[in-house]
Amino acid sequence: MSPMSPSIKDVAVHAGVSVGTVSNVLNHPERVAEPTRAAVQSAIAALGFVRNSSAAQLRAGTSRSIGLIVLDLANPFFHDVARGVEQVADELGYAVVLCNSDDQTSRENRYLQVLEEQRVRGVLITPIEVSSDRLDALRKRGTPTVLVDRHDPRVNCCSVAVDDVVGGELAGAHLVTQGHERIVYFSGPLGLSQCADRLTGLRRSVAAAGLDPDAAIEVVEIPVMNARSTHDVARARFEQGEPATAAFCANDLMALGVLRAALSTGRRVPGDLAIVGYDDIEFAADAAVPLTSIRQPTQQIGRAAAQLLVEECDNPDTHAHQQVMFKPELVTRDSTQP
Amino acid sequence: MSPMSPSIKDVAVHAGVSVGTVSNVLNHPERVAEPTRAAVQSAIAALGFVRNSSAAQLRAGTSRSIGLIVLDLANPFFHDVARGVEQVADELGYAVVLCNSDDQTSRENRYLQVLEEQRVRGVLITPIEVSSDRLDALRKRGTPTVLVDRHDPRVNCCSVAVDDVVGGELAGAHLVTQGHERIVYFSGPLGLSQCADRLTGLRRSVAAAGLDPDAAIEVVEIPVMNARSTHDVARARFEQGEPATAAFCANDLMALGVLRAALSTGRRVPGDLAIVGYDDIEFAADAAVPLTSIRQPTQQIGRAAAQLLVEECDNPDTHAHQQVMFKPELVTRDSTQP
DNA sequence: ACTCGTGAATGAAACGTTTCACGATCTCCA
DNA sequence: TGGAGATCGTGAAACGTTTCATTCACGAGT
Repeated sequence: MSPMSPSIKDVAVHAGVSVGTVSNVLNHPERVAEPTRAAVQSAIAALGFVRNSSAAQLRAGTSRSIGLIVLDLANPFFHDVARGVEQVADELGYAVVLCNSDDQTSRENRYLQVLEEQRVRGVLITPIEVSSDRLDALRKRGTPTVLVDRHDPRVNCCSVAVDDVVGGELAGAHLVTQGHERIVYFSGPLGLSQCADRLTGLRRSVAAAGLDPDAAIEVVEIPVMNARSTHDVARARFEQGEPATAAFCANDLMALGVLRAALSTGRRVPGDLAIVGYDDIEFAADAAVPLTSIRQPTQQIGRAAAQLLVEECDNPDTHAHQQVMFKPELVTRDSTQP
Repeated sequence: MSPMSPSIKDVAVHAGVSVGTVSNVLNHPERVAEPTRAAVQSAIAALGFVRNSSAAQLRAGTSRSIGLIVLDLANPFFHDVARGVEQVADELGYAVVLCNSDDQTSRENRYLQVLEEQRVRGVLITPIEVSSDRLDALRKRGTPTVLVDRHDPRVNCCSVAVDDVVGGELAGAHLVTQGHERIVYFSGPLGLSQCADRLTGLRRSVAAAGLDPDAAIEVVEIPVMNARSTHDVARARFEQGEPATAAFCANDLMALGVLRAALSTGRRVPGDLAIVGYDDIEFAADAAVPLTSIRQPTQQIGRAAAQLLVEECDNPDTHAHQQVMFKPELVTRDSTQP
């Protein structure tokens, strides 16, 4: 049924040349004379030859592909990051292997294993835990690694992130300015520096306004940062009566969950509850109440990360690790209109 | 810097066994005696050995991975399909290579090329054009192919889709029941059988209600099926004055675009314009006006497609192509409340 | 004591490329 | 006429596995 696909050798016989020549046509066309090249090309077409990349890579010893492991492809934020990565990789002649860890360590580990076995040149990752033995091991084996939307406290690799303290401050200052004195922060796991940093920023701006952060801010930690989980937690709170007049959410999916919970428990937004999200995904503008959000330069994060990685792959010796940090930006919409 | 990673041979030397034994430890542990196995394992750990999958695959001649090419990862619909595919592939021991063609033929072709070079066992694809030379060539070379969310009129491969005529009918019947007599259909390219079929269903239900489809339905064809393009087209129409009282959209992203355009030109939804979307993505329920939509069993589509593909991969000789067709379902929300 | 069987490990061949040192052939000019 | 370059092509080695026929060791059965 599937007749073993033709090899370079079959092409060589068919074209009446040696295998080396066929290989040259494939990889260094300028080294072979026009008529020969044409003969080989037509043999390739006639036989329907397709290069076996396993063999090529085995012999060459190195591939031109990089791995990208994101936390949650369902979140448009990561989708945009991936797009940025692909753009740059494309320009620089690298292929991207896209992996979705879905916030599960087992999946993350499996993908890391696969990428190592494939001998990718480097890995871009938004890891579940910043410092993992597996990542260290990977780096030790000489595979360049760049953290995406994360930061390594022990600066031993490149990273690209956004200043989350500033993000938290922007959100907090905005809410405080509107007179809110009780703010609930729907956070992801506080073990994530992102979530912790946003809280730091939030507290800072609250304090700057002369309020006591401990009294003004309540933190609700939600393990899975998606709409459904957040909706469920928020709804339970709202049914008991919510003391806060404003909610700050660690991402827009969570904000959508909070919004749905608020509306379905009869609250008006922003009248009864103002909401600020994070990421400014495309859907934020189309939500039931268009969401105020903290915008991150999403595609740029991906682009910068890919550039750093490729730089390190191409100059492993002279490379010095860098920590790129972008600034977030406040986008106001109805969900916080006074 | 990157010290050539250790091979199976290094492990063999370190453990004092032959390479064949190391390979057996890796692939058929039951064939090797306990003490030897332990020795090899510790050598592997000591050296940080990672199998080179290129070499393995080259020798073995076949991989256990399948390719999945989707049209638009930014659309949650495809994301859910991918999730279904991954679930099944996982269960059956296959790895999935996820590719996003982004509706560009050049990208689709590039990915097909890569997948062929990697000698994947099979390909799941939502192609840009159902009948393409490339796909035919792929199949001719013996690579099983399954169409996802598409249908092959010349039944020469498996496919999984949803009955789009019924979907169109559901939408049309719902709108007609509510008294609408002028419906604008924001369609994707009518070359897509999906878009054409939905129109067929829409016309059928309108006709069934005693109206003249040609008079009642206006078709607006939009080349790129996303929110932004649709918004722009819809807005231009609305600013001229929209004769229709109801809009049916070929997917929810488009519906969100129409919704935004309607609201921003001062229309009330559903008062001035009722809207029906398609796919029932998660965001549809959270939209400015929660969207009535046609739900498709998204994950199931992915699951079914993966099952068909694996079945064909495992039994290429006895396999008979199948066309699986699911039924869609109407979900009513505020955007069409009378 | 001899063979037989069994379980365990070996070692070489093969997979399809790329690479590279080496020929072969031609061109040009002293 | 001869030799130096160019220009093209060749063929074998090597990449790191898996596979499989073979060897080895050892105890059981006669």
